[in-house]
Amino acid sequence: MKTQKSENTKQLIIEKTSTVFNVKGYAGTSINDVMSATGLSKGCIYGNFENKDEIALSVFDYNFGKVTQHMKERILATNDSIERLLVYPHTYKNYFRYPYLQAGCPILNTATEADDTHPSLQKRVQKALNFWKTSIENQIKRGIDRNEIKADADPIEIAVVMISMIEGAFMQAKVNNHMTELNIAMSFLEKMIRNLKA
Amino acid sequence: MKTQKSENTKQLIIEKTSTVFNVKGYAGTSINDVMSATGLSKGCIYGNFENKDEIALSVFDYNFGKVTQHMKERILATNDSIERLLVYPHTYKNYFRYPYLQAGCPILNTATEADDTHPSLQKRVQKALNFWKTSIENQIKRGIDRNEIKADADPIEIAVVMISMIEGAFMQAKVNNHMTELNIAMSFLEKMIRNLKA
DNA sequence: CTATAAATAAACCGATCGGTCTTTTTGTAA
DNA sequence: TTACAAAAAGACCGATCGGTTTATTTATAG
Repeated sequence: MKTQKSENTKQLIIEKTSTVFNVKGYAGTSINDVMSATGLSKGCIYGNFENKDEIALSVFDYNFGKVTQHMKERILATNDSIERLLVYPHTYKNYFRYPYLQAGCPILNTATEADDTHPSLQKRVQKALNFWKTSIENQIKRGIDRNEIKADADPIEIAVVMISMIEGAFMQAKVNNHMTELNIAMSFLEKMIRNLKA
Repeated sequence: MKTQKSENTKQLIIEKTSTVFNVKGYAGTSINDVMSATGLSKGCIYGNFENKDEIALSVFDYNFGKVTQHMKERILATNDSIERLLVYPHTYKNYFRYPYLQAGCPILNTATEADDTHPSLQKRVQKALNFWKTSIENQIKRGIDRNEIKADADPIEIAVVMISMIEGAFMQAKVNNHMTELNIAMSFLEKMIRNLKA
């Protein structure tokens, strides 16, 4: 007679530890950290998750989902393709407003830690990155079809450049504890995007 | 009667562990890892370094120094300002050729790990990043003075965009284990740089 | 209210963590 | 060759690691 309680607890563990994992990283977050973040005992945590890996994986999905959801909402609120693309620099320019971005971009944080050491986490990041890239590409293709974006725009190139600029600039913002470089890079990206107008 | 031997050992520890720290990260590298990478005993390691922190700091300096030295050599081998700027995308396009970049860019790797958890390491990364940014700015200013670069080029903006693109694209290359995105981003950067020509 | 199983708590485990201390080896000046 | 100090080795330390096991609490079906 499985109750719903376990599922609630699982979700609580994910939500309460989502920040910790993003701040301390996978290797840097201990089960003790999970215990104190949730207020739960070790027995309870291992009753709801197989091991630390499973928590980390779930937390990554949760953090990435939060960002994705936010972008989706903002993008759907606009109609013009150029405006849609501008959602990305706008959001990252104000990243400190969004709690799930304050500790850093989950993709960037997880990518640099997992790339050589944690295969399952690495696969998640690959998928997330690919999802992001594809959705930018599709937005550009859609813009071309609707004659809102120049026909000769290269969707793949633009997607790659956007993601690179965002992640690279975000890294600088985090490590310097100021927004100067992020703002410069995002303003540049905005100019670039506006230049795509048909 | 302090001999030179200790200084040699210190250097040996730094060199032999430089890759390990870059791959596993600061938190992920243990003293045991240092022991097996060097073949030295724990007593020897702690005889040459105060603690793990001091090793990590030295290793970061070493890794960053390697990259800097490489860039310096390449840059001095060219004369035209545009060619000088192109050294960066050229190098990162072929990063797999350089052992000290194979495990990832030391700045990127260290930045994402240290930003919230390791203040002394964070300061090193800040300094390194600032050094890099300033030297790009200076190259651009020099190019403007020599009429090789458009007078209206914005040194700060270009430096920030270059660094962002490189680091963001590098992250993707590492996590995907392929060069596709890095090549696209670096080709775009090359176009951008050539566009600066006076 | 009672029986039962799920959910949580907490004691416990071996392994490993960073770091210290003592012993042994090595290099060198006299 | 001897004396001595520097360097390296390795046993050892308490704390913490991820994870298991057992005991207790809680919720629910009958």
